[in-house]
Amino acid sequence: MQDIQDQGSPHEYNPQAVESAAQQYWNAQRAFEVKEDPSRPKFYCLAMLPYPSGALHMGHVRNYTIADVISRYQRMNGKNVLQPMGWDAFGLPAENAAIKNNTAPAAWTYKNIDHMRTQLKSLGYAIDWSREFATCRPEYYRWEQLMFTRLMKKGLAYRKNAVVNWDPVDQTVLANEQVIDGRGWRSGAVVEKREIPQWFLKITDYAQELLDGLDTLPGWPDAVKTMQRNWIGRSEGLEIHFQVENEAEPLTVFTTRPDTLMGVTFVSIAGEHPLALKAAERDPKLAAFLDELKHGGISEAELETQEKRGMATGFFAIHPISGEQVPVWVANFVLMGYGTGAVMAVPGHDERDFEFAHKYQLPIKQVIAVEGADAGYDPQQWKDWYSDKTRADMRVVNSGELDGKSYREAFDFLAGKLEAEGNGLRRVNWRLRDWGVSRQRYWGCPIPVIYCPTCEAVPVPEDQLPVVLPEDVAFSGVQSPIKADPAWRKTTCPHCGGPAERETDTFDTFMESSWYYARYTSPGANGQVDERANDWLPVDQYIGGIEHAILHLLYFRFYHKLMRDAGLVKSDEPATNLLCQGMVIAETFYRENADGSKDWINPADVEIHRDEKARVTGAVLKADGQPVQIGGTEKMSKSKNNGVDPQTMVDKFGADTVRLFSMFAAPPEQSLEWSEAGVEGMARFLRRFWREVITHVGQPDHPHVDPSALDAAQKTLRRQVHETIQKVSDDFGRRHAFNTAIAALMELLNALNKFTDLSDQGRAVRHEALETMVLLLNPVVPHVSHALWQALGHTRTVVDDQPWPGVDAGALVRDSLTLAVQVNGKLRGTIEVAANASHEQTQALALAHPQVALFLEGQTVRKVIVVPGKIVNIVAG
RNA sequence: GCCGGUGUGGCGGAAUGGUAGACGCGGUGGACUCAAAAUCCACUGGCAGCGAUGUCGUGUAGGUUCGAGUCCUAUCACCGGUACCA
Repeated sequence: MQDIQDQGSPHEYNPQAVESAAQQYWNAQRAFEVKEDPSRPKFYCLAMLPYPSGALHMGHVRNYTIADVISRYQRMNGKNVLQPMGWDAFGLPAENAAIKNNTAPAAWTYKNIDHMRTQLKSLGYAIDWSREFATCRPEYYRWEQLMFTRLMKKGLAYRKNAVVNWDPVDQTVLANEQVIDGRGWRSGAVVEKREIPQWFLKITDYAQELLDGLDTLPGWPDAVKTMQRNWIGRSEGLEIHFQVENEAEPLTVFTTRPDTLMGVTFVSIAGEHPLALKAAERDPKLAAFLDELKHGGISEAELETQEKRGMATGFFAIHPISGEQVPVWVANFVLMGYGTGAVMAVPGHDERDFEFAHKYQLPIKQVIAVEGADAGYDPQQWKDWYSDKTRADMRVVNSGELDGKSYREAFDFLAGKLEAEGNGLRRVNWRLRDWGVSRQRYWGCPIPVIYCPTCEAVPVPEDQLPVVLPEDVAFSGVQSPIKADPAWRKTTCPHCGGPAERETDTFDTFMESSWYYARYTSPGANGQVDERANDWLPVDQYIGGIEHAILHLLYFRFYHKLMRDAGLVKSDEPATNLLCQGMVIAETFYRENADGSKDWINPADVEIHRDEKARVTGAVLKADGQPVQIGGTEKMSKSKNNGVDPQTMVDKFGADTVRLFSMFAAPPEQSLEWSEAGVEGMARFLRRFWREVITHVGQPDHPHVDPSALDAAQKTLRRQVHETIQKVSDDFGRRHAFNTAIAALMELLNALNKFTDLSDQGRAVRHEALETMVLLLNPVVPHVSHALWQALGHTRTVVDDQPWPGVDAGALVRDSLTLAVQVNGKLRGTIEVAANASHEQTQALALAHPQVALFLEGQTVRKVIVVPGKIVNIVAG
């Protein structure tokens, strides 16, 4: 026993020994440090950088394992692969942890990074660690400060008032996450909306390009592109001016459905609309109502689900066509930030307007109908007709000269008429709003602006950058240390030299994560990036959670275009392929206390009981043997105590087993349910594989495979080997269906296990099969492959230069095929046909099948459909 | 509310319009063992049948097709996002 152990190929698989040996070898070789190489195609594989929250969680393991499998696969296919890693180190959780633990956010963050780096390294990822950085370091953020000051000069960064959640008790701005049911999470006070000046980036200037660019990204999931399209929300419509009685200023609305203009029975405006404020001055009840609208948070989900409420302003708008007076109402569902903050209400055809009109007894008019239909008073029917404006038989009715027109005709007619009269304008409106980048927090990148009483907002001059955030601070959470520190705040105006103050807000952390991918390409560059960026960009494969489908991935695309327009990069889009992974979930368990609260119990501490049919009958706590309740399967979280610690799993089973399970248990885009029994299954597979190789290398030497000398069983096994190469290559390279690739490799091991042929050619075929398996498994379980490749007699290692195996087309040839035979679409049997059989021969064989003949008895065969290689369907009756 | 996604055995999942349930877990029976662990073998969607086999079956209700888990329409449930969580 001992002698074999010393050669590095023990009879039994020992993950700890195998993994530390492989990792030591890779480190010593600096195997994953890369540089630009014009002689080989590059492949930039990037997983979204982690937030250093404290410890690695399973979501990270999944994310980085997917990236590593793709990286190692591409590397074996001859690509020069860059796979970097860094830390998205600014953010709110560091502030919360600092308050709780009485530390500085910086110290907490750095400690977490050190811990998580060690954890990541134990998983054996093929990462170029020499490029690592943390975004909270001035060497990093100074470049985004520089970019921002240049954007200010270009007019792409500007300051305006915007609404935030204000906690009136804690006297602080709250993130949406910190508002629970309209109340501050700590104080419990009802949150208020408050306007403060903030910095914005003009992403709307790029709206059209961001929209059009989606069509140049075939490698992005359709779901993400659709969500981004809808988020950007381009709509063509008309701005229509309504004169207001006794007012000089007209009220302007934006509508995409001018064809329904004659159905307008009132106009709704936002509570912040100037006309609403003016009305409130003379109407205390309205003022009180507007005040009430200020309660609650600013999140769209909260605003859009609240009860529809409104109040008349006392103003009347004059309908631009009919000249009739329609009342102006304040409505809580109209957003000041979208369009003009005013909408024409058409309750006959719009769900929300209908609900509102019904509640406040405002008139409802039908102006859309389908030709030939007369619904009488049926708003439900009216709304259905309205919903599809391209419907061919839809016509405008009850609208004077618009009557009989289609949507398009009515739109063009009114646009022409209103434009001529000066009462309207064709306009493209965007749902997308400019990116607010100011945060009233300490732990972020300082916004490089100086406020001077005479020169106003001045960008910090380039030679004075970076504006460094002090890290060694006392942090109570009540006030930002940089706001509280007059010495930090006070400075002189770069223009006039007079006394001035620094901006104390910091950037949204999406700012750092919008360009980190570019910085990885240019370590040490004296600029945001250098010319190396164009050698590596765009990213060939980007991988991250679907929760980033809109915000991060849109800012990421936007920032790339900003860098392009600053001459820093040449491409239009930052990433050509995108893979969005699902969440990692786990079963939850709890015990209910007398007061109805729940104590959540970690799955690791629970034992499941089953009946003889394997159905779950209950669960008990291992410690006391007493029952616990089974909750749902949910995203791993601290609050439900259903998190499984990756480190514990790696220590217990080894990194390869954890990696293998993460890739096998579900396709990457779907949620993955953690199961320790499933992990044990993966360990079992690796042990069986290990034994199969070790047993084989104990056999005498074998000749080369001679395809012409193989018997039927040898041919069958060899065919399976090459079919597996084909499938795994496609699954890894194109489909990213890692789970089915692994299943195919398990099938191959099962076949190998049954293949007991010890003849010369038998051993030769087995050797080819085992070498193939080691290489095909390498991207997923690189440590095991590293060890077994050597065990199979190689002096060089897989990571050195070993290419991905190729398919021998000759090995794939089949003499005969199995076809399913259906009668009227129902399976009645299978037939074995020669691979070159004609339609007629196949049909004759199918009809001759006894079971098929039985079902055809007394019936006439009407049609026979033969799908070559697949199926025969006999239509009879 | 709005936008996007998902729904298949006891469980995770497979099936790229063509034999539903590959592969894995769990379970049942057996071998090995003093015993256990590990390992190996057989079986394992429901119902009927000794069996061959039949029949039902992919959230629900319809539709298209020779053929639908897959495409279409409607509907329900759950998940993600909703601009200050990252």
